[in-house]
Amino acid sequence: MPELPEVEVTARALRQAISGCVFQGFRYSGKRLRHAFPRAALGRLIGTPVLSISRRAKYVLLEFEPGWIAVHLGMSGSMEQVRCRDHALGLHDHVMLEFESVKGESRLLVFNDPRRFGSWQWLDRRRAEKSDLGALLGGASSGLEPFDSRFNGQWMAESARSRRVGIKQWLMSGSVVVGVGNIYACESLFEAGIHPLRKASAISRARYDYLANAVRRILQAAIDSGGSTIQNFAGLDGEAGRYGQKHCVYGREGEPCPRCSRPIRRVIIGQRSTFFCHGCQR
DNA sequence: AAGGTAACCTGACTGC
DNA sequence: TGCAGTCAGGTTACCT
Repeated sequence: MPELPEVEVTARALRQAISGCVFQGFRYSGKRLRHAFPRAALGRLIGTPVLSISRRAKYVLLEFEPGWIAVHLGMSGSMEQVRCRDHALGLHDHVMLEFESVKGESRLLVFNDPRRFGSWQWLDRRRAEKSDLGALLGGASSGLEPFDSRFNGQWMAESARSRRVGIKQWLMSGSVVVGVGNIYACESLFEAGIHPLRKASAISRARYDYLANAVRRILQAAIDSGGSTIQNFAGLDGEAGRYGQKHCVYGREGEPCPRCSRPIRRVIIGQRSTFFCHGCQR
């Protein structure tokens, strides 16, 4: 479910819900997520306020004085706000956080993740500020944020020198731009008219200008409509995203290309389904 | 160093 | 009805 737009939508909703609230405690299902759950670090945060909520790549960062909780939604994670403190944790509910607002109201968040590819990590401020915050997030470090003004055709063209890998895999690798997953890689390449298997180094500066803009435009449109809704993405309020209706190629194998009407093809690239138009994308 | 592959998990869906 | 097979938004350890 979650690519950058879904993570951004989640971060904004969390900002609405718990900005300035004081952390009161948590419950954890005990089931293994991608990384060991940082119980001890969260325990030390009880009684302290959330300073900010932000997003870096596909991580939501909850900032406290001693550092950040970095939440990754993986393939199937989502956050939901619930009303009742005694809310029974469902089969795939793994974390519940409790906050208190300035007015003394209780705010409860539940992290649900059936496939458990998601993760909760603790980033200590002292260690994080020595290096780059991004470096602690592993692969999310080297690429630029898509809405960073430095992310443009020039950056892409320069980074692509001597890259023999296909453009789609390169886009998704996080080494040039972060947050572009399978759906938005397919959609951006369709928009830019570039074949997903074209070598990154064999794309002109002019086409990279176009691609960088396409990536930004598509991600922004998805954020504006509340996130993609591939199977079950929902905001904190359970409201489903609507972007799925606008996919031009993703999930549309055999359907006519919206531009030239030739059937959309599906191939596997790097173990991921890739949708494209053989007529429009070169 | 770059590039490819398998692995981590569960649920939904398809076809026999 | 049931069971096997396939596929799904992401990352990362480990090969070559």
